[in-house]
Amino acid sequence: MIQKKKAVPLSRERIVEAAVVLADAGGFQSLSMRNIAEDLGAGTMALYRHVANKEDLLDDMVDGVFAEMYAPAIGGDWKRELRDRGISARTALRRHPWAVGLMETRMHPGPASGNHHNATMGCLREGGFPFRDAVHAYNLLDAYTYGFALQEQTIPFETPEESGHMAAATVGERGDEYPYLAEVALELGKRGYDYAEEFEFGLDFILDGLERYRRTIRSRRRPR
Amino acid sequence: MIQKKKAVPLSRERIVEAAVVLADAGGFQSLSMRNIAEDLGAGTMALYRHVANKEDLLDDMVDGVFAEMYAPAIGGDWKRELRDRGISARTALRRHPWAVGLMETRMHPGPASGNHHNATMGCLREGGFPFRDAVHAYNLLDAYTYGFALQEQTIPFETPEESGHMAAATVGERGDEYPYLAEVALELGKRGYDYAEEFEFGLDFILDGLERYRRTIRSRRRPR
DNA sequence: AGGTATCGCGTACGATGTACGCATGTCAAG
DNA sequence: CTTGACATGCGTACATCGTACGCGATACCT
Repeated sequence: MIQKKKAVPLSRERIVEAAVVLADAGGFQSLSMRNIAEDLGAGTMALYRHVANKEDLLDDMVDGVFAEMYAPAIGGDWKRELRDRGISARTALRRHPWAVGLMETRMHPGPASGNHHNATMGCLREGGFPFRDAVHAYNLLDAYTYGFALQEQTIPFETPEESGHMAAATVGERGDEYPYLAEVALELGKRGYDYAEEFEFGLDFILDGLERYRRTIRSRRRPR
Repeated sequence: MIQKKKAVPLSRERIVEAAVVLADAGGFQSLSMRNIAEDLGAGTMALYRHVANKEDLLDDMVDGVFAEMYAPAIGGDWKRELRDRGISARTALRRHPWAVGLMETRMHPGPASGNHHNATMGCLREGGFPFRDAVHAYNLLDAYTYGFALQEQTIPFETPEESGHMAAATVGERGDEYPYLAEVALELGKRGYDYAEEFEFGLDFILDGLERYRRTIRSRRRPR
C-alpha cells in the first residue's frame, strides 16, 4: 500500500508551531511562507486556508511567546511573583529572539497577552499599589525587561572569549578615543559577562525600589 | 537654457538623510531602495555607488539617531547628565520610531554610537561608580530607555480619547475576564496618559535608586 | 446519488534587494 | 587636442517575497 498523502491535516496550531520552530532556528529573515509550508510538507498556498495573512500568523506567534511567560498569581506575594515573572519573561524572549522586534509592530494582542498583562497588573494592585503607582511599577518592570531582551540580542556573545573579542572589535583601533569603552572590552574579556546574573541584578534593584516606594505611599496615606 | 540635470550630486550623506526622512514619514515598510531613489530624483542603482547595500545604509541611519542623543559630559554631575541623556534618548527614539526595531539587528555600531556609549560609561565611572557597578547602572538605564521606547510605539495613542478607545478595543468584550485590564482602559480613558511624564518618573526612580546604591558602595569601602 | 462545504495547491503578479555592465562626465598625461 | 583612467549614474534582469484567484479533490449531509 502506498503511504497516505496526509496523515496529519494542516491546522492553525501546526502552522504557528512550525513557524516558531523555523524562526527560532533560522532567524526571522528565514521565516517565509514558502519555508513554513515546506517544513510542513505542504504547498505554500495551503497555509492561507488557516491563516488570513502573514501578519495574522505573526500575531499568533507573539501571543504564543506570552503564553510561555509565567503569569503571576494575583493574590500572592507581589515581589516574589513579579520576580518569577520577570525571569520567566526574559527566558522566553531569549528563547524566541524574533519576538522582541515583532512586538513593536503588533497591533492585535492575543488572549495570552491579555491574560499575562491582566495578571501582572492584578498582582500589583492586590499587592497594595494604588492605581497610578501600579501603572508606574508596571511600566518600569516591562520597559526594563523588554529593553534588556532587546540589548541582549543586539550584541550576542556567550562566552568570555567571545565577549572580549566582540568588544575589542567594536572598539576597534579607537582604544584611545573611547577609553571607557576600551575598559569595558578589557574587563568583560577577562571576567566574562553573565546575562542572567545581570538581568536579575537590575530586576531586584527595581523590585527593592518599588518596595521602598510602596512603603512611602502607605505611610503617607494615614499621616499625622 | 534647459535645466541642469543634476544640480546636487548624490552622496552618502544625502542618501542617508533622505532615507531617514522617508522612514520617519512613511514608516519602515515604505523604506525601499526604489522609494529612496525616487525621492532623490535618482535611479535606483545609483544609490549603490555610495552604499554597499541596504544593511550598510541602515547602519548609518541608526548611527544618525545616536548622534541626535545628548552625550553626557564626563566630568559633570552624573545624575543630572544622565537624566538629560535619558530624556534626549527617548525623544530621539520617538522621533525615529523605526530605530528601536533596527538596533536589534545592527551588527556594526558606528562612531556616534561609540561616542555616546563611551560618554555614558565615562560619566558613571567618573561619577564614582566602580567598574562593575557602572556596568549595572548602565544596563539599567539603557534597558529601561530602549524598553520604554519599544512599548511607547507598540500601542501608540496620544490623546485621552484615543487611549480610552484603544484600551477598550484591546480588552474587547472581555471586561469580566480581565478586570485589571479593564480598570486600566477605564482610568486611562478618563485621565489620559502622558508618555513623557511616565518616562521621567521611571528615569528618576532609577537614578534615585542608583544614588542610594552608590552611597552604599562608598560607605562600605571605608567601613567601621 | 447528488449537492455543498472544506481543504490543498498551482499559477501568476507586483514589489523588493541587488548583480552586472554600459554610458557619461572629469581630469591628467602625452 | 587626444587619449586613457577613473568616478558616477542608471537600465535590465533575476531571485525571492507575500498573496489573489480559481480549480480539483475530498468529506459529509440529505
